[in-house]
Amino acid sequence: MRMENKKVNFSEWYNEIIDISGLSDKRYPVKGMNVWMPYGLKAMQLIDNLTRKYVDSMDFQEVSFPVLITRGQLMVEFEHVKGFENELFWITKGGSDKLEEDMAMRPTSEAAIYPMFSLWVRSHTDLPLKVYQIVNVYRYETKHTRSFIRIREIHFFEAHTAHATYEDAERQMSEYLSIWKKLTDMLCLPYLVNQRPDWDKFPGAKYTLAFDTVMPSGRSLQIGTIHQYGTNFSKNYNITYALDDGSHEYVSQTTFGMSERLLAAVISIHGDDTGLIFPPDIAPIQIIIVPIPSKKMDVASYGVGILNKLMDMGYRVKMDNRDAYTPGYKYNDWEMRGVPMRIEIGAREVENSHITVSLRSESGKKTMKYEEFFENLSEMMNSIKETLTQRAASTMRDLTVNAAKIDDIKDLEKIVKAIWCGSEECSRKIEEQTEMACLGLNQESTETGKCIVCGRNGTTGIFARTY
RNA sequence: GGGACCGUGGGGUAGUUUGGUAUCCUACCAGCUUGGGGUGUUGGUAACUUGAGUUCAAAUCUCAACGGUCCCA
Repeated sequence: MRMENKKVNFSEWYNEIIDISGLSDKRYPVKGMNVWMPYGLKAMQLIDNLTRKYVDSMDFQEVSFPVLITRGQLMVEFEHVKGFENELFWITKGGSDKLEEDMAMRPTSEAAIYPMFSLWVRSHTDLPLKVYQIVNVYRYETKHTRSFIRIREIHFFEAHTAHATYEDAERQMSEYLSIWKKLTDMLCLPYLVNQRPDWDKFPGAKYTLAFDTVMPSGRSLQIGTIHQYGTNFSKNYNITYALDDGSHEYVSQTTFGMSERLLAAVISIHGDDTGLIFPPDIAPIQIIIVPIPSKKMDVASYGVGILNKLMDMGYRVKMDNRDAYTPGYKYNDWEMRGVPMRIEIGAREVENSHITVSLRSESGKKTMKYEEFFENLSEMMNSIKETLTQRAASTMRDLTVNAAKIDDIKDLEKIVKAIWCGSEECSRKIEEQTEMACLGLNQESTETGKCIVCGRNGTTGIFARTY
């Protein structure tokens, strides 16, 4: 099969690779609701499991809340409701009877979780309360949907915390940053941390930090967000704890959200003209063994020996025994599906106790002794990770420019760093003239200077066309 | 929020202008063959998005719905 060129036509490449590699089937007849195919679901679950591992180690507990939210529950926090009112799916009937109170499919779970938080939190000993869930949320998107990027049924990770003090909630924000770093290290993804401008923060939040990455098209993709709520929600949902003197204090709250956009970023950023490239830690199949049939040697049992040994070591490994395909076809097939390591074994390997290895992250193959392969295995896996991380970082650098004036960035398909005073007025001017959106103030730069629009003092703002 | 284009076997397509017979590639199934970078061969299965309208007759013309793709705010 022929791949579309990734750099020349990213959109077509993206649609095609998701289809032919068997990640997701978008032919399901509801707009924006796609079928997770086994290979794609496995990759997503591996990402979820990494997430679970990291949040569990920080004393989070997994919960699962109902999908429906009553109108009453939802209407409690004004800003929050307003932010989502145009993208809610409503349940209005049970059987043929109209419901007494309409119920919404959760677009996110604040309104589901916080009435329960209000019951659960009694005293400071209940705090901090740290829970998360990995569930589907629903948003009635009217714009054009895109696999894993803009969909109506979202595979969502959401963490929710409640703290006795604002300072403790701020410490939670730092903890999120360290969890985020661990996770993206595994996915080999580069990102920027940007504080969203006030007019674009999460509805109801005090402030929002977003993790933005860059797609090959030069457009940015938000792949995670953490929010400081302060007491905005606890005041409305009445989440309080008792002090020594019998009075009550509102809790401070935070959240952390991610979705299958992480998978979208992995697909897009690491993939090449041959197909997908999965980082080893989330590859549904980490090692594929391709036997080359021989009449002289017993290739099969040599292969099974290697297969079993690798499985015992804990690798996700598979031997491709499909009879109808030639080895050459299989090489191309598994490369397209992004398997990070391939082993070829034929008569030559069996005869000399060799193994021929090829890494998806680089071209060519190497033949080595059986023992040598197992000695070097984990190092080779690490080198794949290393290569992907460096390549992705370098691509992001290429797709980022520093701009000194607006004229420099018109019609540019890149992420723009520019000194910005922080005002909505100036960001509007940039947005109008460049078709870019303001992603906010970059948290990693310390540079200061004069705003490229008005000349007042400013710091580094990020602007980009977004997905 | 506004606009454009598209919908034919599982995937990609020809046919639509000028209404009447649905083309090819790929995939799939059953053989045989082959096997160190997308084997060859024989046979087979399989399609006009849905609804309404015009007509003797609709994949083709009209309208709507649903779905997809792109562009602009």
